[in-house]
Amino acid sequence: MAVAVDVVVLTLAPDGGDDGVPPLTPLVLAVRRDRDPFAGNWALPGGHVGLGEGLEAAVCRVLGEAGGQPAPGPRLTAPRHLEQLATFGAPGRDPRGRVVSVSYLALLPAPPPVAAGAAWHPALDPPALAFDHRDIVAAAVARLRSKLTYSTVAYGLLGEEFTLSDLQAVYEAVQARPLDKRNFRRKVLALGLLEETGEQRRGSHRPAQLYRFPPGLVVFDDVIA
Amino acid sequence: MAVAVDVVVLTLAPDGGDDGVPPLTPLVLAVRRDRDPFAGNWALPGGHVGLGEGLEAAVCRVLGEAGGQPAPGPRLTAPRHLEQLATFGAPGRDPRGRVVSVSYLALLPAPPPVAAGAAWHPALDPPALAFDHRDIVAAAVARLRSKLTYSTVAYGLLGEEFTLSDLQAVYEAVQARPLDKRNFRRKVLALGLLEETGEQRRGSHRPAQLYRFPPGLVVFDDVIA
DNA sequence: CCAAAAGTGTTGGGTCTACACCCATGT
DNA sequence: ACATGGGTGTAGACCCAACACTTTTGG
Repeated sequence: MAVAVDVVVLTLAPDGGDDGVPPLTPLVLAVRRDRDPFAGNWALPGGHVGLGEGLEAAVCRVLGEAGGQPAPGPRLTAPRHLEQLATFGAPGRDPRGRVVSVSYLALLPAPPPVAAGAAWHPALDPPALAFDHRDIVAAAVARLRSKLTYSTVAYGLLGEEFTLSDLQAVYEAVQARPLDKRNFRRKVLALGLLEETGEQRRGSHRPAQLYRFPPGLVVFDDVIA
Repeated sequence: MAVAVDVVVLTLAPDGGDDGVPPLTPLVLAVRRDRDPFAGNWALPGGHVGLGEGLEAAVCRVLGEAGGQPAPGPRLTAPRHLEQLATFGAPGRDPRGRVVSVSYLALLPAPPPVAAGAAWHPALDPPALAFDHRDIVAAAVARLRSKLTYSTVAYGLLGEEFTLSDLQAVYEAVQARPLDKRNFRRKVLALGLLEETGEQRRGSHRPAQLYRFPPGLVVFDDVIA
């Protein structure tokens, strides 16, 4: 029986959106299948797990295969957050034979370049996907949404340093609803999880205080093994 | 590569505790291993998944193997709640070779009789368990605790009909802390998820109104497939 | 009449939401 | 000067925790 991993890589469209998508749209990475079944269709990056290979090691390998030319910015192979989602193992989910797929959620602060045949798609309204991958994406988005409210996963969608407006934008993008600025700030600062860097970000407006999650801060993780 | 399922079956010790454990202690089912590795040790009920067998089907089969003589009351093979927990797949977690194990949480309203070699143990302070099964039990208890607060999983630990005191006792047992009766009642009734049966339970005290979860009510389920 | 569990309200403190204006900078 | 995003306080509604006594039944 084959064991595979499938990875839902989520990120947010950058401000300087060269693509057709508006800034801060949640994006999911998909690769074009070059083999049957579903040849020509989009699918989540994934692959079989090697005999001596750990599940997360397989995820990293798969991410490496989907990555593009090295570039400044976030690397696909080093997601800022990685967690196990669920395992899909219905007989018949892969027409070739029995494959049990362990799915993972990976978060990046911005979409890095990807390999030929891979592309970013709107995660909330993805194109048709092979196998049961549409369900897996839906599970990933649901998980991200719910974890935003009780954990620090947002960390995975931000760079090391960020302004409170950046953080709020992440929440608004994932939850797809506007939030009140004053209430948002009061609440997140009251949690006491953020640390001022002392630096400011400047632009053609009043400078903004930069914050970071203190080093060593761990997202509430479900069990991964 | 082998795929297995391991099941954390949780229930609560009955009032007429013939065992040494106090009533309403959370219990977990374990079976004694008769083969190496870990021969003689306690382990979670589990087993390999057949080639054409669905994951949940494998869980049911495993539960059947751990069940005892048919008796009135809950049947191990028909848990009131079943959900996927997480997948444990570190190379080396089974000394015999690579086994990826999909773990499940099953809930029962009371401990049914179990097969020879199987027994109920305190779930919050379990005995030594084979493989990484102690971690799996810990994950199950954590999941149950957190889901109690935002879902109707408690359903899985109750019979069809129950009093508000029964329900409160389940919460107190799982969370291991006392709750205020008036606040508890107000809150659960305000949710509007309970339905009066119209019947009452009688004892040597004032009769208590019986409630049920309306048929068709579904626990908020994570993805299972 | 006694024991046992069922049932029932109020109050104070904290938390959430809704809401509008001034500030610091770059151009 | 003006445009842009950064930053700030308050008032009402709501929610939560703490708290003790009366009721109904069986024995």
